[in-house]
Amino acid sequence: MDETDDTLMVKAAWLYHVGGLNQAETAERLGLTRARVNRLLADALEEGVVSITVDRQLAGMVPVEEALRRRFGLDFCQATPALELGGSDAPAGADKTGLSPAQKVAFRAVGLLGANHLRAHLAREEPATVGLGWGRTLEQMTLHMAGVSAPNARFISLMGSLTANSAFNPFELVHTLAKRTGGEGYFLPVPFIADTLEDKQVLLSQRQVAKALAIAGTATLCMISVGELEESALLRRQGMLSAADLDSLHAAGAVGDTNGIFFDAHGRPVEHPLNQRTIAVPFEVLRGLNVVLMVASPEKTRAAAALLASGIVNGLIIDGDAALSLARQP
Amino acid sequence: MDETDDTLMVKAAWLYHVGGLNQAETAERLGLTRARVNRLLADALEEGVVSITVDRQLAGMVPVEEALRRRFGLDFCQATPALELGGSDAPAGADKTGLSPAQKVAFRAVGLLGANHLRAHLAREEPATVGLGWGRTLEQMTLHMAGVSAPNARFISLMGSLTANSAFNPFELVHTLAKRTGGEGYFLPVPFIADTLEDKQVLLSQRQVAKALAIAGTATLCMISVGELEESALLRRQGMLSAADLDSLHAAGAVGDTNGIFFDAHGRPVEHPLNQRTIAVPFEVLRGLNVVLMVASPEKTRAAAALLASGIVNGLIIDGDAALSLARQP
DNA sequence: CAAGATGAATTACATTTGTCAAAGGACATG
DNA sequence: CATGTCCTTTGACAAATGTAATTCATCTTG
Repeated sequence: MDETDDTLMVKAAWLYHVGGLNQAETAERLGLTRARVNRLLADALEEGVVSITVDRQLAGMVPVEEALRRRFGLDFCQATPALELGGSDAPAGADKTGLSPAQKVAFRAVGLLGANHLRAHLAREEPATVGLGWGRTLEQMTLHMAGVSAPNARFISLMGSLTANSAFNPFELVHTLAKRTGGEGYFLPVPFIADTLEDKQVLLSQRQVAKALAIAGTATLCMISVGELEESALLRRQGMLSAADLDSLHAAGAVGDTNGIFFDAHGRPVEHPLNQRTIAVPFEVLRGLNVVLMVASPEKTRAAAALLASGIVNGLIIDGDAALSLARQP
Repeated sequence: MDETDDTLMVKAAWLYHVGGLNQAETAERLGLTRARVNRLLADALEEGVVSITVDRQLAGMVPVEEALRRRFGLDFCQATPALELGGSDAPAGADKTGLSPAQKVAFRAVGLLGANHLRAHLAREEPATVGLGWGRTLEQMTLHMAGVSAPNARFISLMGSLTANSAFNPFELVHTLAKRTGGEGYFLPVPFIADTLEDKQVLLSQRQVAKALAIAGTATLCMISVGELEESALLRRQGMLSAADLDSLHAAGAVGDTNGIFFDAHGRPVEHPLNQRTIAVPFEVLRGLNVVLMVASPEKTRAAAALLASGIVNGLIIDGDAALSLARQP
């Protein structure tokens, strides 16, 4: 029956999108209810049977992309179209997720480009092993990965787990991707920050953990994001960091984090107790891997610039406004 | 200003399709009227800035395509999803164009696949020289070629002109394609059927005609369609054939035509005065070229089968129902 | 066999979208 | 400077779409 369902979906999508019929006509043609056709069409879009592509070439971002690519020695740089919101007249209202409408669009857009990149990688590299960070950008990426089959792919978290069980924690992320693509998911079954250095040693010595870290070291692609280190940072919001932690990290020169590793303005991990207790794939390992950074909001420009300066990043997928802001920096 | 306009279009399309905003929100965000956004979005789709793709893999036509491909020794065969209309309950009403709604969809769908094929060819082959037949299917193809740039491509008609100046005559077709892609258009500036054999010789000896025919002989791709030989045939409707012509062609064993050349059930040109006076690139030349046949309606199964049997066709793009009907034939 | 659960059809409604006519500039042309 | 053309805005409306509530039929399960 799954076969029939898919076929029906394609037929409806075909009549509607290609044939130019409306939903009522499509329904009549297929002997279905209009409501059902409506649902079929929504599902078709959802599952990737129907896909909508916007030509990025015409968005005028190519020069900016090229500038960033050269400046940071990247293999590639993709920017979403800039919307030049000026920042003043845009509705700044933040809802319960703490995101303004503008930010929401940015997350979706960068997530989509990231998904396209990942999809292409999965198609090219067989079998692929993909290391993953965490965050809202990465989560958005998973939402656009429907309908992609990669049974031999392996997805592995590059860091330990958060306690808060939100939809974008490392566990959920890896799990979702594995499920959607039919691949295998691995994650580090340990907290993201150990309580003490001794605890960290114990946790790292676990067979499962060692195995996962070994796999992460062979990743054919790593997709990570970056966090800025402010009160509004997700880590702070999720309660992973206290206000005191934040202050002491600032004092140590930290400007941002990736995978829970805090780094300074030059992208070097800072000397700090938290950093030493963090359980994640270290920078030295990432440096040898194919790392793609996703940046979805202009607020993260400083942290992104710092991470890019570290030299561990090979590819950049970035929101258009953030790209402009980054390109304007000295 | 063209630059700005395109950019605006991309921004609107991006916010709407990727960002998930509705037209009102998009308009507000860009400081435009909703009506303008509506137009921008329509234009974006029209011009190919935004494109909608339906995954044909899931339509269940692969086995049929493969069967046809093998049977007729083709390089490739693409079928649109079959809609299995049974033929009874489908609204058979024909409007002023003489097309049922079902046929309209078929034309659009095959036109789209043809356009995709042509687009891919233009991108791959540089410079491309494309020979073209005529008809509603080919016309539909041109409608889907917006936003494709191929300044070095040459489009050439494989046959003389029809007198009736409809949108799908050879002249219009070549002209439209050349204009849309920025390429060059050539056509045979002579009637499609000469009045006498002597006239034909005179017409063929014209320098322009000889030049055009020479170019046609070097085509990197030919896209043609097929006509069945009935009262309802387009040639008959356009007044190019009289009822008497039709009868005598039938008597000579003709079952269909392509580019105005009438052929029998084995795809061999028939011995007939009309065939001798037709001005078109002959089968012997087509046989050496890369010929793709587009078939957009189940009514044309017999003629299509005959033409495919001739061996001059290398690739087939066909309506799903026609494909099924063709595959069922002995 | 009865009861519940599932999924689709039907209906109704709110929102979104497409389109048109009228009115208001901007701009080129005479 | 007047005039006409072209494009945009505005407001309004009709059509299409998304969605929820309800009913109905079918299938599962006890």
